[in-house]
Amino acid sequence: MSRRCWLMKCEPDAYTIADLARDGRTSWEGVRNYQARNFMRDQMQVGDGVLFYASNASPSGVTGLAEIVRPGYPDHSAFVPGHDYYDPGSTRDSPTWFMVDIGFVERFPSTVPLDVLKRTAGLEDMMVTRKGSRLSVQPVTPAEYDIVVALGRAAG
DNA sequence: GCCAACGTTGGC
DNA sequence: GCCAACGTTGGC
Repeated sequence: MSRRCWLMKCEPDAYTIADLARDGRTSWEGVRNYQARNFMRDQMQVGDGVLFYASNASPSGVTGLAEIVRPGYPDHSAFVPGHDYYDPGSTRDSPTWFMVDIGFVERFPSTVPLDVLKRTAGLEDMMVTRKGSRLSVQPVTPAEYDIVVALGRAAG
């Protein structure tokens, strides 16, 4: 199977690429969107590349790279009453929500901002560059991934 | 903080 | 199954 690549969004208030660099790896719990859930549960494989995207930031954009270190498994935060991510519809016997673990790969010298992504040739079809795209876990092509990596390493 | 765009919910 | 109302996302 060919290389798979992803873009995963997170608000800096919640978690940043610097946090991931410090922690080494983290679990990606709390995704409550079925399309994103399906990608994590069904398609992500250990070693897949991840563009780490800071949303609601100044500027928003790709701040570094991660990789999948554990494929999809039930999001146990959904089972905990009172937890921010609690969902009574999800049970241990029949979990609704899934998560993956990601590991730190690289922090870019500076953010590759969304407006740069939007005007870079070859990235026209990336979901994140399209107006109104709210999906927090998105597939990207290896070609798109490589272009963003080059932008990230060139920046700074 | 504003608000447009989106996904989900629920009445019918 | 339609679709209006609602809550959330996320750029600005």
